[in-house]
Amino acid sequence: MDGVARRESSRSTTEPDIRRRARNLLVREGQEAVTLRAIAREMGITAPALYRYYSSREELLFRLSEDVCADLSAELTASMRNGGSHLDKVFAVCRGFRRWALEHPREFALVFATPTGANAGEKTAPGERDARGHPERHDELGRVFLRVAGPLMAEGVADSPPASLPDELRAGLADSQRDLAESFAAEGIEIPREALSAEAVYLLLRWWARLYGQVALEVFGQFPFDVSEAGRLFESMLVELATESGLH
Amino acid sequence: MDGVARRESSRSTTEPDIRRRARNLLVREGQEAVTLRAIAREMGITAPALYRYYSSREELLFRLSEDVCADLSAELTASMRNGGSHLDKVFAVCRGFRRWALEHPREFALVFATPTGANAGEKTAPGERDARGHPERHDELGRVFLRVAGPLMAEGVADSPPASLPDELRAGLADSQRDLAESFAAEGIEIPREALSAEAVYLLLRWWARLYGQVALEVFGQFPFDVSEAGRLFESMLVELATESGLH
DNA sequence: ACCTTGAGTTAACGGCGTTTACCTCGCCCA
DNA sequence: TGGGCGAGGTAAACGCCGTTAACTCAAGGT
Repeated sequence: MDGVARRESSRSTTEPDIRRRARNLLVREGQEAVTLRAIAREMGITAPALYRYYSSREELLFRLSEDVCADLSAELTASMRNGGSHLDKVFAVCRGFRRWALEHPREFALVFATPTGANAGEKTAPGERDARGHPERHDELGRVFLRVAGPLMAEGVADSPPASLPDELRAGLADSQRDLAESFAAEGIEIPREALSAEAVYLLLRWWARLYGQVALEVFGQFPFDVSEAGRLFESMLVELATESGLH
Repeated sequence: MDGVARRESSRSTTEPDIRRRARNLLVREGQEAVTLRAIAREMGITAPALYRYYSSREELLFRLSEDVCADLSAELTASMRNGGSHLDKVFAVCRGFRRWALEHPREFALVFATPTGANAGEKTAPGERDARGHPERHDELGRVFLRVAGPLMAEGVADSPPASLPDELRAGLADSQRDLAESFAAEGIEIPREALSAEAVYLLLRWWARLYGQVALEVFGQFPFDVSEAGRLFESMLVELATESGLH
C-alpha cells in the first residue's frame, strides 16, 4: 500500500515472505486456495506484483513444492539422527515419512500425488524437464533416502532369500542399477559393488513401493472398513519388510 | 438456444448427456477442466441451466466419480469372468485395476486420490456423510472386490504362515472383522466363519494396500530411477502376495 | 544532473461458480 | 376452454480468479 516501506524490504525478504504466505494457504485450505490474489491480499500488495517473482501461478506452486521437499528432508534427516543400527534409522525415516504425511496431507498431495510428467498431459514443469518424480523434483529428498538406503543395501543384501528375484526382472533392473550407482556416487556414498546387485535394487524398490503405498492409502482415506489400527498396520509392514530384507 | 427442441429431450436424456460431456472433459483435460461453463458450452446451453440437475459443481464431480466407479466395476467384473482358480480371478482383477488406472489416470486421481473426509477438511461430501472411502462412495466397486476376496479368504486362510499376525493387531482387527462379515452378508456371499479370522482380514488389507500402493506409485510417476520394468515389478508383487497368502 | 531499473501500481480482459429474476412452454384440472 | 403451475431454460450480474499492458516513482549508478 505504502510503497516506501515496501521498497526497503527488497527481493531477498519479500520472496521468502511470499512463500511463507503461500505455504500457510496450502496447509490451511489446500492447493486450490493458493491463489495469487489471496497471497497478495495477505501481504497488502496487488496480485500482478507477484509476477516480479514468479512467471505464473504454476511456477509458484512448483517452487512451493520444492520448499516442502526441503522441509521434509530436514525433518527426516533429524528423525534419523539418533538410532543405533542401520535398521533403526530406516525405521525412523519410514515412520517420519508417515507422520509427516498424515500431519501435512495437503503438502503430501501436492508433492507426491499431483499427476506429473507423462500422466499429467500438457507440457513439462517450469524448472526443467520432469520425466520422473524423484531426482529432478525432490532432489535433496532423494539424497535423504539414498543416505538411509545405502547402508541398508550394504547390509541387507547379505542374506536376502536368493529366490526372491524373478529372472525376467534381473535383466530389466540393470538400468536401474546403473542409475542408482550414479546417484550414490554423486552423493559421495560408498557402496561395495556387490551390494548394488539386482536383488538389492529390487529390495529398495519394494521398500519404497510399500512405504509410499501404505502412506498414500492412509492419507487419502482409501482404507476399507475403519482402520483405527492403521498405525499398528504400518508397524507390522515395517517388520515384515525388514524380515524379508534379511535385516535383524 | 432454441428451447423448444431442447424441451422434448427431457431430464432422462439430458442428464446422462451432461455426465457424458463432463466425463469427456475429465478424461481429456483433467479434473479442473470439468467446468460448468465448458460442459454447457459443449451442449449449446448456458451454465446456470446445469443447476437444474446438480446443486453445485462439487456435486457434479461427486456423481461423476460414482459413474467412474461403476464403469471400473463393470470392467473388473468382466476381466474376472474367465479364469479357473480363485487365484486366477484375483490376479485378473488386480491386473485389470492396474491397467485401468494407467489408462485413465485422471479418473483414478479423482476417485482414489482426492483428499476426502477427515483429511480434506471442510464439510462432508454431498451424497451422504463420507467418513471412509470404500463403502459409501465406491459401493458397487466394493462389491466387486468383496466377490473376489471372498473365495480368496476362504481358500487362503488354510495355510497362511501362523506367525504372520502380530499380537497387538489381532485385537484391533476385531472391528474390521465385524465390518467385513456384515459386508459379505449384505452381498449374500457365504463365507465359512473360520475364514473371517483376523489373519484373513490382515491378508486382505495387505492385498489392497500393496495393490493400491503400487498402482498409485505408477500413476503418479513416483517411482525412483526409470522403471520401464514397472509391469514386471507388478507381476512380481502379485506372485509374492499370492505366495505369502498361501495360495497356489 | 540524468537516466536506468526494479518493485509496485491501476485498469482491463476473459473465464470461472453461483444467484437472481425472468420467460415460456407443456400439462393438468376446474 | 382456459388458467395456474412447474420444469427447463434464459440473461444479467456479483465476486472471484490468472494474466497482461501501461504506468509510476524512488534508488542508485555515471
